[in-house]
Amino acid sequence: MTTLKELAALLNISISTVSKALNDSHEISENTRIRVKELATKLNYKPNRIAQQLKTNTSKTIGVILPTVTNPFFAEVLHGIEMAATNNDYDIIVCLSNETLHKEKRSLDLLSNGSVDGFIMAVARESQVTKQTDHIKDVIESKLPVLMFDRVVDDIECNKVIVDDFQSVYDAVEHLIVNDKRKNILLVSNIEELSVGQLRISGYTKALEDHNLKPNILKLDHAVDVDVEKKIYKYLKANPTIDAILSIDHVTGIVAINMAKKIGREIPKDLSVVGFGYEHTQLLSSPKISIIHQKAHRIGEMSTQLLIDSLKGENHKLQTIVVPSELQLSESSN
Amino acid sequence: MTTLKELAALLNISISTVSKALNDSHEISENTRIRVKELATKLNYKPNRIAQQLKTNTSKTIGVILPTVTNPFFAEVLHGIEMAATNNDYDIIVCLSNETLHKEKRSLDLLSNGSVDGFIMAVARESQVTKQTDHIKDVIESKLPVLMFDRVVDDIECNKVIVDDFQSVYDAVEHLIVNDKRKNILLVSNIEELSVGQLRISGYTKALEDHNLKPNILKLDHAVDVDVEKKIYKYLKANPTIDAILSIDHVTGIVAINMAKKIGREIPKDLSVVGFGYEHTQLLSSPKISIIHQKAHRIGEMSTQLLIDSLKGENHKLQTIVVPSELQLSESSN
DNA sequence: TTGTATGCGTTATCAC
DNA sequence: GTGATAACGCATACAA
Repeated sequence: MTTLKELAALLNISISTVSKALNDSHEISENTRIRVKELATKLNYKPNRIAQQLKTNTSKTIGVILPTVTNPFFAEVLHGIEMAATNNDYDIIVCLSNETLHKEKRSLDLLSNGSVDGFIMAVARESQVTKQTDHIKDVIESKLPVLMFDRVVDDIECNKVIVDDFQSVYDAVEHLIVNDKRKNILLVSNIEELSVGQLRISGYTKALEDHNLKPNILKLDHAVDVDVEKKIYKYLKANPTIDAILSIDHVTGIVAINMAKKIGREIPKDLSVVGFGYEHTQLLSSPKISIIHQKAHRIGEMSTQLLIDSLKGENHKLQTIVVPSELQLSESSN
Repeated sequence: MTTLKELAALLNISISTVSKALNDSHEISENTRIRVKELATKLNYKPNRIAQQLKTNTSKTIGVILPTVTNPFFAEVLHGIEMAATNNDYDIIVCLSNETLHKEKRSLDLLSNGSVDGFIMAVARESQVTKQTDHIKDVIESKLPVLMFDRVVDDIECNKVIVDDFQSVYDAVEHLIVNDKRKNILLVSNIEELSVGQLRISGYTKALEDHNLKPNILKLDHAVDVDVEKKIYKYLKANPTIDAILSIDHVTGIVAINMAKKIGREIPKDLSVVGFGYEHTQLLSSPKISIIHQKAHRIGEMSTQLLIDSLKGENHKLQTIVVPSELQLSESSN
C-alpha cells in the first residue's frame, strides 16, 4: 500500500505538504497540488483507514448484532442497515448472537474497544427471556450509543425502533371479525416468550375482548420442525369450527394453509389465514395467505439513520420510533 | 476508554512496563504484573483495537461481499462465515452488492485500505453477466487475498469454494429417471445467466442425454413475482405429460407444487418435484418437495477457514474446494 | 526488572 | 507555500 511517506520521497517534498495537497489545502500551490495528485492516482494511493481512525478516534463503523440472519425478517433489516450505512459512509461489522446471551455479550465486549462508534442490535432470545441485560447497560454507560430494534428491553434507556406489534395484530384481527365475519379465530404461536410475541398476543386478545369473542391459542415449540405440521393438522381436524387462523410468525401460517387444504377446508371461503410475512412470503402459499408485512427494510434504514444522527450529536434526546406494518390481504382473484 | 498511559500514570510506572505486564512478559516481576492487571480489570481496560491494527498492520477483519442477504442461501452462508470467523478471532465487515457491479466495485475499493486482511465474496449478477471483473483482479494484485464462493469467475486465480452444481443436478435427474421412472422432466429456471445456473442446466441436459430423453426448459424472469405462478400454471395445464419438475432455485419448486395441486395433479404419484432448498424449505410445501440441499453453512465455514489459513501463510497453493450437496427426498409418508 | 525511544500512517499546529 | 514536529495508543528493540 502506498503511503504519504512514499509519495513525499518520490516527489522530494515533505509528508505534510503531500497531506495538505491531497486534502485541497489552500496553503498549497496549484502546481504542487497537481503534481501530488497525479502521482497519487498513478500509484493508487488510498489513505490508510486505520491510521485515520486512530488519529480521529472514530471508526466510522457500526456494530450490528443480530440474533440470527436466516430469519428473513432480520435478513431484510440487515439489508436496510447496510444500505443506510453505505449512504452515510459507514461500514458495518456484523455479529450473530445465535440467540444466546453469551455470544451477545462477547460480541458487545469485543467491539467495545474502538472498533465501532455505536451499536444496532436486537436482543437475543436468551437475554430477553432470562432478563439478563447488564452487559448492554455496561456498553451504554461506557458512552457507546446503542440502538435497539424490534426486540427491545423496556428498562434500558436508548434509542429504539420498534414495530407496531400490538396495533397491527389488533387491526388484523378486527378485520377478520368485521369484514370476514369470523368468530372462531385461532392464534398460532411459537414466540410467546419474546417481547414481540407478547405484544402480538395482547393485540389479538384485546381485539377479541372488544368484540366479545374468546381467545384460542395453539402454542408450538419455538424450534420449527416437522412436528409443527402434525400439531396444526391435529388441531384443525379436532376443531372444525375454527374459521380463521392468525399466525404470529412467518412460517406457521403457510403450514396452516397447507394443512387446512389437506383436511379439505376451503380457503378463503371457510377459513381465513393471516400471518406475518416479508418479501416473498405470499408467493409461497396457494391460496395466498394474508400477511402483516413488517417494513423490515425500513426498520433497518431508520435504525441506522437514527444512530448516525445521534453519533453526529444531532440528536440528543432519546426517542422510540414506531414503524407501522401494512396489512396485505390475499387477493381473492387467485 | 482507559489507555496504557492512564494505567501507567496511576501506577507511577512506565507505559512499556504496563504493556509488558499485560502481555505476560517474562521480564516483568510477579508483583508489578499483578498490580497492573488488577488495576486494568478494575478500570475495565481494553487494548485499543485500532492502535493494535496500525501497529501490526493487520486488521483481523475479513471483508464479506454478498450479492444479497435476503436469499436464504447467502444468509446461511453468512451465518457459517460469522461462526468460523468468530472462532478464529476475526471480525467481518459485511457489504451487499445488491447484484450490481458498481456497488461491488465500491465495496472492494473502500475496504482495500487496511480495513480488512482479505475478502470472501460471491460475484454480483451484473459482474458475472457482463464479465466485468477487473476490479477483483486489481484487489488480488494489490496482495489482498480474495476467496470466491458459489458464483465464481473462472479466469481469476484464487481460492474457491463451490457447490457441485453439475453433479448434484445430474444425480437428481438420474434419480427421477431411474427410480421414479419419469420421462418428461421439466426444468424451471430463472437464473440461467449465472454460472451456477448454467452448471445446473448442464447437469440436467447431460443426464437426459445419457438416458435418451429430451430436455424441456421453462425460462422465467429472474425477478420473482406473481407472474411466476401464472406462467407455471399455464405451462403445466398445456403440457399434461410432464411427470417431473426440476426447479433450479429455491422458490419456483414450491410454486410448482401449489400450481400442480390446483390443476389436480397428484404429487408424488403423477408428478415428482425437486428443487433447491435450505433449512426450512421443505416445511413450506405440502406434499413435501424433494430438495437438493446445498450445505450453505458449511460453504461459509470452509470459505472462512481457507481464507484465514492462507492469511496465516499456512496455505500458499491455491485450491478449489467442492462442497457436495445432499439430495433430500420427500418422505412419501406425508 | 524497569524505562526510554521509535515507529505504524495520518492529521494538525506551528514555525519558517 | 512549505516543512518540521507532535500526537493518536500500542508494541518492541534497546538501554539502563
